[in-house]
Amino acid sequence: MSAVFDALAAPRRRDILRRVWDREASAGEIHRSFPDVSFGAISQHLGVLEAAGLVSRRDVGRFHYYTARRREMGHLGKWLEEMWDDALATLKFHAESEERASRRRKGRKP
Amino acid sequence: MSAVFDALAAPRRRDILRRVWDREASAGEIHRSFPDVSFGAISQHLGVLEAAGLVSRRDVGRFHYYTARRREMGHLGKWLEEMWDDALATLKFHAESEERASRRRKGRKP
DNA sequence: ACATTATTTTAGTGAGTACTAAAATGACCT
DNA sequence: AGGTCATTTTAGTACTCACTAAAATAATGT
Repeated sequence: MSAVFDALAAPRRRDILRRVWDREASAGEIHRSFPDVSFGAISQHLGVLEAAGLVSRRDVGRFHYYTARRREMGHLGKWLEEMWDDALATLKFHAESEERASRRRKGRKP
Repeated sequence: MSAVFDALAAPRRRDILRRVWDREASAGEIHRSFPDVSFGAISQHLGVLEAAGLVSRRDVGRFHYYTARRREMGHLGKWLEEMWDDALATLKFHAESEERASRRRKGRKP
């Protein structure tokens, strides 16, 4: 019940959840997306996410493919998407205003 | 940004948030709802919730009234309500089935 | 059977945090 | 000013948990 909150509490797990949001990926592929953390840690995080019901697993041979269970998340999923979109928009805004500032710097007369 | 997740990570803070979900309450009143925890802890939790933007504060004299900022929570608010309703439904179900079991126990012949 | 690849599990460590008790702040009253 | 009431803040402690490194499990290939 509160396993979902616990699962979402760790930033790294939210990053992983986002990584498998619209395409499934094997544990190894996911690990390659986070080169700064060990494979073991990724596997543990995936276990927590799965136990919380936030991702599902599909085994093919020795590969374990994970994907977000968006359907069953309902409002939670919407909220996460909202946050991620907002974060992107914020980044975009900062990048653009930085670009504008850069153009101003280049364009000014000395 | 992830302050919201951090705030929601602690079960006690979720309980407090729920306590001020549809009626505001002073820090003292809230504390009285959780007799097993110190006043200081409650105050700290309220600070975290407020910093995360999940509750707002209205000061009247020496009283600080807190209330959930449901409007600005959007999907997050919906999800929380969903969870709480589900939890209630589950409790209700268990209570009822326990009552049924109790009736069965009373009704059986020895 | 053995080696290789993909993943999980275990044991141990360091950092973050929920908590308590006590001190500090702030508002009201006489 | 001094005194109480409501709340916040501080200092210290115990516990949880994200992480690493290494060992264990599992599936495939030779």
